[in-house]
Amino acid sequence: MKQTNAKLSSNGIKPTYQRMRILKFLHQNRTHPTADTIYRELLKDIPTISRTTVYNTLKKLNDRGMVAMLTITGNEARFDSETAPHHHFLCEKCGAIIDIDVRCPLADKMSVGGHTIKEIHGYFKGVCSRCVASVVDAKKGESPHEGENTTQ
Amino acid sequence: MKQTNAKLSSNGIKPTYQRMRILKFLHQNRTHPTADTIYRELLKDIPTISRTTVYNTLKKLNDRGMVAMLTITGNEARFDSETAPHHHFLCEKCGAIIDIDVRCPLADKMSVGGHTIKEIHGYFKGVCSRCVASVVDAKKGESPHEGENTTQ
DNA sequence: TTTCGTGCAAAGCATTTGCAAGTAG
DNA sequence: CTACTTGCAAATGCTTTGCACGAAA
Repeated sequence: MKQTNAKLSSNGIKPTYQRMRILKFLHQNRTHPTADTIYRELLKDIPTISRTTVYNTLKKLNDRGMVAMLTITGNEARFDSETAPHHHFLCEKCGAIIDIDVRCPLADKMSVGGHTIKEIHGYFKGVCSRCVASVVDAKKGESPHEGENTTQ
Repeated sequence: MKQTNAKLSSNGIKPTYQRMRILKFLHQNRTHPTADTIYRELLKDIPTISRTTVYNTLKKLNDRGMVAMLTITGNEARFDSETAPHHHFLCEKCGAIIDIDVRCPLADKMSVGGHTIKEIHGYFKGVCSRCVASVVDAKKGESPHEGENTTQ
């Protein structure tokens, strides 16, 4: 918990217990969880935590650039504590968001068409390797690679 | 209206008046409007049109691949009738979404990390040329390049 | 005391759904 | 007749806000 504490402090955020747990959860769960998933998971350990605190904290972390907010699914925000620039892969079958380490050459541009670039965002959409492998199972009416982490 | 009619028919969508007007609106307004913007604009001409019909139509057009749904702002879907692959630029000042014709070399990949790619999405975020030019005005407390089309 | 964080409840907003009435073939 | 479309109203789901209580400095 030391590292988490230090990260918060050095970014001007008072390291409360809830905040440390939220940031720690993101560091440990690289599945790009939603605010609600974080809330429900932490609720198991911290019975008094509220959605408000989770949303407040994520907003604050996002404002300081400590987490990225992904809006690629359209109906919910997903959070990513990896701050180094990278891209994502969204599986249209199971909903999983996977980090992709390929780097787009365009990412080095400072401007395009006269517009000043500050960030570049990109993601691929398709079928992840696990879903491709479980096509046979899926045809049997089973849910995609059950028991494994996906959208969570 | 002939072209719009034909486009709908050839995609297996019954060309009702509302649907033609919605698709036509998207062809004529390349500002990536929201569903609600489309609704409010068409309401001026078609006093009986409903949001439901706009949403239904956009969903149907999206299903057939006739329009793209952009979720880059996070709190609302924006629609684009340009079906050729291209990227976008989101201005963090005025909210405008601008088509970008640069093509990422990664767009040719069929797979990445074992995952099958079906679509590639990318956008730049920063300050558009008009907002950069109107920084002085903005400091005077004025809204970004007023009178021009932006988020609409 | 003053400021900040927490969490409950309510509100807000984009979108979806249920359903009754209308339209086309 | 039969299938599809429209649009109102209500519901849904994610997120934000108002507010009172509590903790920290």
